[in-house]
Amino acid sequence: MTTSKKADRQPNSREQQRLETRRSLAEHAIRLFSERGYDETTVEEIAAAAGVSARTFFLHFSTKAAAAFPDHDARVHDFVTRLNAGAPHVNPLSQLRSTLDARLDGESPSRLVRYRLLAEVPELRNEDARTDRDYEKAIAAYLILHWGDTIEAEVRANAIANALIGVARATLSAGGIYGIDARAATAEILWRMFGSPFDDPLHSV
Amino acid sequence: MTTSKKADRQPNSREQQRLETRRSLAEHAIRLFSERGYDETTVEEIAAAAGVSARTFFLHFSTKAAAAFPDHDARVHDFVTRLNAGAPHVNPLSQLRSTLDARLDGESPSRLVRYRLLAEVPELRNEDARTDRDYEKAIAAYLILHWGDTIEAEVRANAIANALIGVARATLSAGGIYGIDARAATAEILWRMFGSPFDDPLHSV
DNA sequence: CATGTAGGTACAGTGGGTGAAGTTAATACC
DNA sequence: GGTATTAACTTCACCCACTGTACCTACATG
Repeated sequence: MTTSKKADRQPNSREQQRLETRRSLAEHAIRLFSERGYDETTVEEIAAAAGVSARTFFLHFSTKAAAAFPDHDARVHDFVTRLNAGAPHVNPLSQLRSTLDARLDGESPSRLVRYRLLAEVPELRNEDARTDRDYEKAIAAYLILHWGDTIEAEVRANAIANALIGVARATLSAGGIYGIDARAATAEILWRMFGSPFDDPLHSV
Repeated sequence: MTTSKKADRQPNSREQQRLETRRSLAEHAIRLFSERGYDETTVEEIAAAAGVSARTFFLHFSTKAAAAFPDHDARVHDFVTRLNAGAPHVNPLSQLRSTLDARLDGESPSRLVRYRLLAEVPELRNEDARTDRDYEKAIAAYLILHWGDTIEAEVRANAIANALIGVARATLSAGGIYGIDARAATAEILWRMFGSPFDDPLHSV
């Protein structure tokens, strides 16, 4: 077992080997979570399926739940990048809207399977609230950057960020369960909430 | 240690003794979390401080984090009761609004300390997303009850519930950190979002 | 080819959480 | 009042997520 997966000796760089191990761990983790349930799957089993030791699992993912979202960090980073790539003087909420729309448009069917898993396994939903909170922090930071770092702006930015992510989570989850178009549902619900009254939130109080 | 806290033999009913143990566990848990931090406090220490065994802790709270919110279940139940106590034909969103307003009005300063702890200890925030999800479920169920059990209503109800709780969480957390009036901030942000466009959400699409 | 180092392993430990069997004392019932 | 029941708690043994540490080994690179 120790050398089985290293037998396919290619001119792979070490980094590629590492990525392959990580990919394999995530793949088997998601498969096992789906097949037998989250609680019924141990990290030991995931690691064994991927042909590595249990300790190695935690060199790639900080928690058992994190293996279900292997590209989370990259996606958050990508989201932040797009958020800040807007034209300099565009309304921050408009920029936020178009970035979120683009993100929801790009959701592949294969990812919807992930959201279905998320919706159906409460352990995963509970344990990986961290996932959402990263987006909330990113959105709040973006808004504060544009609105100024006052207490009032901070409260408002956090409130909006939490509400946005809450709606997105609910509709993506529904997308996973019912196969409905998450983008359309989210867009409709979301932007009716965050319409005109919030275009200039700090001066219309 | 085994009989120390049973020495004060009163004509207490067993139930009162049980409640006293629970209260003591929660009190020491919150104190220890505040004093030395969440991760630096073990369940064993909490139990020892309350004069009971570690196993007993889990007869009262299902997780370590749950001890920080000892009255959570009662509060959710109370919330649901008030929600459904409205006049029969009142607009569900109006009822929701007044119930939430009342809840936020009733937040005592001592509870704000709790929210401060919540805001400052990410482990607690992450680990007890369950707290929020109970409210989300309650609100969504209430809206579905009034709107009908269609997929569309369900998606919409969940989205609104998540957004509401997101805003409430953000502002309560700000209330804990900055001591600002959570009710005022939440009310202002929240009800501008959920204003007129949502008064008749199922027929104005 | 020598050497540093990245990726992995083995091992031992901590701590949250559970199941099961036993103890004690309050209570219910006669 | 005496006996049976049972609720609250304890002890013990266990599982599993997660961590620290020391070690190994093969790739990389000068």
